[in-house]
Amino acid sequence: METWKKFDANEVSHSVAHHLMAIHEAGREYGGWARVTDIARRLGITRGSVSINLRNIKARGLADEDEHRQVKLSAHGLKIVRAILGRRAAVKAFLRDAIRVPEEQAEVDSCKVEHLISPASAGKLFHFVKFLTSDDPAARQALRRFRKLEDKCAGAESCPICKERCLLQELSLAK
Amino acid sequence: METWKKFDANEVSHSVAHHLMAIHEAGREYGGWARVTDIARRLGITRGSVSINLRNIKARGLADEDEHRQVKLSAHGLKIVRAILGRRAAVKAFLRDAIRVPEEQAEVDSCKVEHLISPASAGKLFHFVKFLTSDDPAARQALRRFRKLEDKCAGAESCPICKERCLLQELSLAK
DNA sequence: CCTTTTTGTTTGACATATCAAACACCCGAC
DNA sequence: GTCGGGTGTTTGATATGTCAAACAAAAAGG
Repeated sequence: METWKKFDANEVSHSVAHHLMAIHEAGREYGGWARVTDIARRLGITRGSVSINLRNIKARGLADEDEHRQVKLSAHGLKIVRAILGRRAAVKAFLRDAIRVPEEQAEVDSCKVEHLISPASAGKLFHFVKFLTSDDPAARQALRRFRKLEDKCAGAESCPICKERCLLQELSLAK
Repeated sequence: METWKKFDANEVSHSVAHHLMAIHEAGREYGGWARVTDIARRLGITRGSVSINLRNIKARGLADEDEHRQVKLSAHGLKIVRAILGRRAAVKAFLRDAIRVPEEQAEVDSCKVEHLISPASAGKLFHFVKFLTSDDPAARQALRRFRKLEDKCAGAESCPICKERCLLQELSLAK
């Protein structure tokens, strides 16, 4: 009933998550310190926006600033970034390597979802992908079989997975 | 580089999506028509918020209103709702039935993600879950094996899936 | 019919996140 | 030194989505 409200109940918003990741990336190139300009350039937004957002981020203890206006992730901020990167990798690997969603789409989808999925789901997914793409005979066999069956699905007419009518197209808006 | 900005580039926002679904649900009980109060009650927000949001939703042609202030989904609105419900079902089924994420968590996660994942990913996922939970011998075998291996994972010490050190805990913030 | 309750809208406020543009500051070139 | 460009902040605007509270209108009850 109120499940839908949890959409915004995350430790960080999408925007904040990417600010943190931009600081992390910029920092790797410049000895752990990033400037407002670096973050803005990486995110493709204005310096003004970054300036305002950093106020919030610093106030929440996710990043610190030294006397020369250089920004650095706090321990907590770094932990968040690592968790998000891990979740994104798990989702992307599943989409791309297990169920063969095109690379580009896997990139976009995993980016949308990375900060939203729970550690529980991400963890299970992580293990599952690792297993499915390993050299375990059962995994290889199942994956091979899935690909073969899916290749045979010719839309609504006949689909060996859906048995009779394939309901796949209802998931899109393509009419 | 600008992938992260696509987070908001969806046909409908999370809020709008759930307004449409609330209209859909309320409508099923009252002959296809919903009132502001019904929607507000279902979403757990005030009538005022719903009133404002409906202005936007009606202007975008996702719902219509008759002379008695009764609200109904447009054909387009209904199509969006069906697509989202389908995607949610696919994600939830995968989380719950394939990789055994606890029911409640699967519910929350699928709700967060339902309007964000692409039709491409949802479609692949749909087929994959259907295959994996079918009575196909290869699928059953793989799933059984995965569960067995995962049961043996005792955290960081020894994990038959990760081979040496299990990196699973990095996905959480639990530390 | 008149009163009371329910219903829908409006208003003013807040929070997040973005922009453009104006400003202030610092640093380096000359 | 001083002047110009790069840098960071601030301001005013927009957009979405939420609230409480005041208000108006319609429905229900008597």
